[in-house]
Amino acid sequence: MTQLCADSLIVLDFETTGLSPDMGDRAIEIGAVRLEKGEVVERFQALMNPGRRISAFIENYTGITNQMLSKAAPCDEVMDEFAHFMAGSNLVAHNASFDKRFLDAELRRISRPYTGSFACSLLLARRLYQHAPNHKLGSLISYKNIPAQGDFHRALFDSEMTAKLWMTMLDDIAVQTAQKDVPFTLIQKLSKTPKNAVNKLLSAMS
DNA sequence: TGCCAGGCCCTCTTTAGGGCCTT
Repeated sequence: MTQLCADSLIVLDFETTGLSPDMGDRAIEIGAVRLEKGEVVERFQALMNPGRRISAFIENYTGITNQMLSKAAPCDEVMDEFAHFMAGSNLVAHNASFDKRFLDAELRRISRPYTGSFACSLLLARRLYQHAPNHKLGSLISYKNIPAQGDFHRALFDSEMTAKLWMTMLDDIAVQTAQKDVPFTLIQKLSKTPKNAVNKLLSAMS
């Protein structure tokens, strides 16, 4: 098992043709940032051509058009490049189970395994911010008053916003536990802790 | 032709059902 490291990780986001790679859906854009000690030190963004037209719903939802994708490199080429970018890193995404399914599916197509572990900002936010109106990415950004200028539902912007939310949550945990550095193992444990036991766990850490 | 997801989590639960979140 890879040891998650709070000092360096990749925050990523996919835009896709739909919800399920098992039903034939493909990635159409990937955005990612590399975080080191709380700072974005590297970015990755690429459209990718899934080899077929996308629906009007996805065009409207993402702002990514069939014309844009017609000029993009094929998925295999982009994902090979991204595999190099993320090699050996641990990963964070908002609703990670969704992005993990697409990452697994796209990397499987090009026979590129990865070794990092996934963490989920949605699961953590549900525990830390139980009074938020909801736990959609955009709502949490507003709830925490995080500055945001750009287009949600584009991969790089969403990954940047997820990274800011992630660091905000780490700061909040650090304050509650009086720890300067929050171990990733604690974040994993928090993400699996029943909501009504979260405060007790944080108090025990302080 | 029409339909198709999946993991997490709560509750009117666990031999289940439904809402939330992602595109």
